Amino acid sequence: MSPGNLYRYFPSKEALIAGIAERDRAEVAQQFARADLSHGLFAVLEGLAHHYFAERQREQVLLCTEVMAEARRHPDIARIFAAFDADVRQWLGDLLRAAAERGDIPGDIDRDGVITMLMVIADGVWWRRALDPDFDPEAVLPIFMDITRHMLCGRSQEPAEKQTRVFDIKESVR
Amino acid sequence: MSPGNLYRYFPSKEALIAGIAERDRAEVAQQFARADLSHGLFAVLEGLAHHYFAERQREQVLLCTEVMAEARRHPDIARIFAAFDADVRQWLGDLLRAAAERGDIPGDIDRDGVITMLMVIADGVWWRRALDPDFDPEAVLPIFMDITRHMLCGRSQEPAEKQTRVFDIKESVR
DNA sequence: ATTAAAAGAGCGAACGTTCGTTCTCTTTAT
DNA sequence: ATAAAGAGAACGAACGTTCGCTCTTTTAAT
Repeated sequence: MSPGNLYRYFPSKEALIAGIAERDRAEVAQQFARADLSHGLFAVLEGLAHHYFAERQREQVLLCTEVMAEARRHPDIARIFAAFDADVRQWLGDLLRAAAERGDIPGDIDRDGVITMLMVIADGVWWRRALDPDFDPEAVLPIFMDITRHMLCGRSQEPAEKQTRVFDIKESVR
Repeated sequence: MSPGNLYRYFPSKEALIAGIAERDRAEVAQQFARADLSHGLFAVLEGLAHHYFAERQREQVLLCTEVMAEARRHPDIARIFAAFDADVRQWLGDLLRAAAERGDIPGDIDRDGVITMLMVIADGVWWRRALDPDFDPEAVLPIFMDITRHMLCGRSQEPAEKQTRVFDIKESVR
């Protein structure tokens, strides 16, 4: 497809990117909608992680990073991105709530915090895939799942904040 | 400083970016060199995390993402970035090895895996800071430290890979 | 100490290239 | 034969880069 010919389908580059984002959003939405908790929350999370870390083609990852980079410059694209983000956050929230009802995870965890961290890790993996062709996403998957399990039902959740802060942070590095 | 005037100091935009990367690398190198393990590994890690997640100005984060985005296009810049990355990996490796000798963490953990995950998370946090002005890096710090502690001396390291893979991954999502 | 000359630093206009976009012409399918 | 789809040349804006000018600071000479 020649660059010029794209404009038969999209009025502008921005609209094209919006289209890509919209298509991706629909796909992700479907994937969340299809999520089947009958094998447990972690089966679902592992499936999602495997899909986005490993199955997605590098080409798609590059495309996504392109969009992210573009979002830095054009507020309109940033808005699309933010909306996508909010949706994923919502869907993850629903998923965790459903899993809590099933008893897969405790109901009193810091859901927002965990979701933020999951999304941070997802972003990080995508950028690493984009920048380092040798990066092996499969290799981090076990660690990712271990971390996820720990965040969601490990028992060292609450003490984390009060732990070993007996010194000034600056002290140890600066 | 006018755009044109920059060329009195750098022969090209690429060289300018290389300069920024080099300056940053030197700074990070110093910070690792200054690391004082006498308060324990986690004090050092928390200090580093706090510095890069929260103290660094947003402007710097934007600059860095700019470089990352540029690296996607120009192989020369990508090389600089990769070298930087390899250095950080090296320094983190040294740090963890030293900490293991002190007995802060076990010596038999998957150091490379943990380091990769730490860097993935750092990337993710930076991108989130860049794209979402409302993102609060301080909020994820406790979770980050909890995860880090878990990865480095939590005892659920090895079973992670063999755990609950009693079904086909696809099954639960597709 | 005062002034003249020189060097350095900064700005903004000008140039060439790249990139987003349009337009025209060709190809393909029905 | 007609209409949809694609390629690629052509235009304009934006960006990387260069250049000339001004202003400040330093150096040298009287």
